[in-house]
Order: sequence, then C-alpha cells, then structure tokens
Amino acid sequence: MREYYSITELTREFGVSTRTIRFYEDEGLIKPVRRGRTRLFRPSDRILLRQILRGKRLGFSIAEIREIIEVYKAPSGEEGQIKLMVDLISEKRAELEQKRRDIDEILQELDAAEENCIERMAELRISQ
Amino acid sequence: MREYYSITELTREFGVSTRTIRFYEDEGLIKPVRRGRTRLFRPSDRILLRQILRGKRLGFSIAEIREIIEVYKAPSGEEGQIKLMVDLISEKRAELEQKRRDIDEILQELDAAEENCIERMAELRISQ
DNA sequence: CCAAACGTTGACTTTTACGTAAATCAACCA
DNA sequence: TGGTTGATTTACGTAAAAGTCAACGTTTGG
Repeated sequence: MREYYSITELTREFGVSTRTIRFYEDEGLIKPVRRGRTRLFRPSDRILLRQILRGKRLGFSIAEIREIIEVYKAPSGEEGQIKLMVDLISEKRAELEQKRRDIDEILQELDAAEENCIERMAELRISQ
Repeated sequence: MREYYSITELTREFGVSTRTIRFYEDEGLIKPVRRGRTRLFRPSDRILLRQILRGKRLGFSIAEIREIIEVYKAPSGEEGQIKLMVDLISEKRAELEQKRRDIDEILQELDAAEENCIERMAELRISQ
C-alpha cells in the first residue's frame, strides 16, 4: 500500500485523462493533498476515483455520484438528518435494482440474438 | 393491442417529451409511419422506445443503443458479417456483466452505510 | 546546463442529448 | 366562424462532462 500516487499513475491505472481527474477535484469529489502545487493522491483518493468511475459506468451523473459517495461517509447530524440519509439509500437501492432488471432483460435478448446468428450461419453452410 | 399510438400518448406512457421522441426518430432509432405529416407509432415503435429508454437508464449513449438494437434484428449478410455480429454481442455482454458487478458492489456498500445509520440512531437514543 | 518528462492553471471548444420558442397547420366543437 | 387542442418544422439555446491548447514551472538524468 503506497502512501502517494501521482496524477499520471492514476490516469494509467484507470484509463482516464488528467483533465478528468482534475475535473473531479473541481467538483469536490476528490481532495488530494499538495506538495507545492503538485497533487498527491492517497490510497483513499484512489478508492474514491474507483467509486466515481464505477458510478459513471452505470450512467450516474456527477451529482448522483456525489450523493452516493456522501452516504458512504460516517453518518453525522441529528436523527432527522440520518433518517433522510436512510431514505436516500432506499432510493438509490431502488434505482440500482431497476438497472439490474434492465441488464437482465438486455442479456436475455442478446442470448436470443446470438442464437439467431448461429442458426443463420448453420443455414448458410447447408445451402452451399 | 392498439394499432397506432400518438406521440403524446407515448410521452405520457414513458414520461419523456415529444422532443425526445422526435430526436430518437432523427437518430434513426424509431421509424413511425405517417398520416399526412402526423406520426403514427405502431406497437413495434413502442417496443423500440422501451428498449431505448432501458439503454438510457444504464448509461448507454445513442450510438451504443443503436448497436444493441441492430443486433436484435434478424441476422443478414454473409458469414463474415454474422461472425462480427456475434463478436459484438459478446462485447455488449461483457459490458453488461461489468455493470452488474458494479451494481452489486454499490449495493453492498449501501447496505453497510445503512447499518451505520441505524447504529448511529441507536446511539443517539441511548445518549439521551 | 539543458532537454525531456511531468506537473500546474486558465480559457476556450466540443459532443451529446435534448429544451425551448416561433410560426404554421388540421381537426373538431360550439 | 372562431377558438381550443394537438400536431408539425425549423432553429437557436443549454447543461454536463470532459477535450484541447497555451503558457508556464520543477526536477532529473546525461
């Protein structure tokens, strides 16, 4: 477990540009420390970046990713606040479950499409 | 099973704007028939719209959704073409499986976050 | 000592996926 | 006959998420 990562190390590891990482910092999603002006990314920043990109792959916007990352943090505030947090968690869970249903439907349709392709290829061979 | 749907019927059913539906037509994803200038959407257009919006929820771009919809169609062309199609299907399947892993990870983290909230709420009650 | 590699900020540009507004048309209803 | 409703095209606008470019600062190896 390294103490610090440079920005280009992270771009290589995650396949994103420096611009992208700086953009996420501007958005307040990552807060690397600095040596002079140079950014130093800690393991925790690396984990955050993973979480951000995971959210991106699922089509979440930056604002939505921010919300998700917020709920990971230790709960603070009074009971009302925490209850709102629990509601938000339920909401996100519902969205994710919808996405999973969508995925399963598409996968089924892809299976059917593949079968059709294989059938069609068999036909082509016979008719020759 | 109705023969035709109007554009506003579809906007109500799917919760999108007319602009959105016309945009998908411009992109060649839907091809409603016409009576005069007015669009008439058949059941098959309705299904296409469902598939488009499902792709959107998963963060696929219009171009990617177009690809997915293309593979649903009956396979045509010679063997080489169909093999490329099968490869594309495998590619999409891999992407979807990645998305599913992402979802499962986030769901686990949300579970943990919820537990923390519940714990914290219990603490708040005791300390009062 | 100086070029190459790596880093910085700042500003402008681009792509995607629509939103919005204006002007027009057709059908229907009172 | 005129107003309401729902449809059309055309065109410009916009928000999000970066891409791209310029101009500049460090550090490191030959």
